[in-house]
Amino acid sequence: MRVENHSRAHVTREGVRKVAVTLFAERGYRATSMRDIAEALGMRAPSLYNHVRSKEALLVEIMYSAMDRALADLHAAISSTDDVAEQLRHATESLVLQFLFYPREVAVNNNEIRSLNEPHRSKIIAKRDEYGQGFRDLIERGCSLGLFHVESPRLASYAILEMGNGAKVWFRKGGLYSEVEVARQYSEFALRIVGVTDFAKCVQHAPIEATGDGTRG
Amino acid sequence: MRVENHSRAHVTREGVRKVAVTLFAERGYRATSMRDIAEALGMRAPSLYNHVRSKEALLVEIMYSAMDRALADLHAAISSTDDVAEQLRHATESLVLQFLFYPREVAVNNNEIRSLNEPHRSKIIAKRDEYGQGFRDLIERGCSLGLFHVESPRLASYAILEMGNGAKVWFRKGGLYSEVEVARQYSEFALRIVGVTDFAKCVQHAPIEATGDGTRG
DNA sequence: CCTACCGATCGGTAGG
DNA sequence: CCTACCGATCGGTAGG
Repeated sequence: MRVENHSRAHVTREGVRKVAVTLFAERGYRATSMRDIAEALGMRAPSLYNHVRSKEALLVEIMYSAMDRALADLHAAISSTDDVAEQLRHATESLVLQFLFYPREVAVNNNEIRSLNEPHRSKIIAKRDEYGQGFRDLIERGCSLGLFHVESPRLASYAILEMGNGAKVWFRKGGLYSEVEVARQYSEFALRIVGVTDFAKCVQHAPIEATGDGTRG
Repeated sequence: MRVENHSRAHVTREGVRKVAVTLFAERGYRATSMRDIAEALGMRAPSLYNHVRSKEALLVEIMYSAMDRALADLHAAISSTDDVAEQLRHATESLVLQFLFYPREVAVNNNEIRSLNEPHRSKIIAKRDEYGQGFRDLIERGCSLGLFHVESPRLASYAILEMGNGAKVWFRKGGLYSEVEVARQYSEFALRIVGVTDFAKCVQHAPIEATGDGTRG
């Protein structure tokens, strides 16, 4: 990464973080040196320490803020309705949109937990577990209401959580589908995984074109 | 990682690779030094070079062999039947079992592609793309036969591919489900994602206990 | 299989 | 914001 246009006064704590998350995501935390970050900002490595305390502090800040945003968005999605199927739909859309709108932050959070030292490592893991538990609770409630049908809600929750990563790998800005459309399709997959299908379509069991929109709930 | 029992004569090329894949998976390639690998084998770093050419050669060997095994297993799974739904089921089981039986090899393949130099990097990416294309071809065929119902086969294939990673994150040896049982449940998820559902169950639309086995095809 | 050692690079500090 | 520099660690080699 190279930032072309920067005058010295414009380098801020947030600017350093932005460059850092990009390089951490592209090359990995260990493979990114403070000199790399400085170079991308057009300065020398020691100058970075006017903005950040340490390399690890940069990583910690990136991971906490991304995780807290994901959790807040998830809780907002679940609170938006009382229908458990709609809650799962909104939760999955929120999940996928984290991947699509903040791919670098999510990549760092997924790959660099092992680069953290305690106590941050445990705290980030706790937040990640809380995120997953939100999905598991939804699925268990849907099952107990007789609306969802899965053998193991826990297993289904992990399937849905990891499925979101596929969206990131696949997504290309300006491609066939927008972020919101991809999120919608993945939320349809999530509902299918827990056994919620379009009843009418299931009964008639008619072929539907792969390129059509007949799969929408 | 520490290997407790090793006499010098027992250290082989394969022994070095086995230790390396474990440490690469646990800590990452960059965070693992040749001294770490040597220590786990009870020797000094320079002695490793009697068994391997370089650190990167170790990584390359690990990634090629894991990728080739996954591809061979996938093709065997697809060749085992002519029914496209059964092909997808077997392919997904094969995918999940890679994660469950070779979690370290899969982790290294997923995380360390960026640690490779050319031309190996491009070759591994080509193999990974071939693997994904196998799933996409299956789904496209199922759709054109009117058996599968998805808006975008490509998007569905990525959802299924990434879903497999959830199995690895979740799976604990000796837990509630065996590897084969987890693979079976994930293959059921894959069929649901592409719109293949148990017709009778869908019609009656009856609640089914989450802990039951009513979701089996 | 070992010790001794190479040049390169790392995160970070001193001092201005 | 910079230059100069620190001790630590890296992959790998020499030589036995």
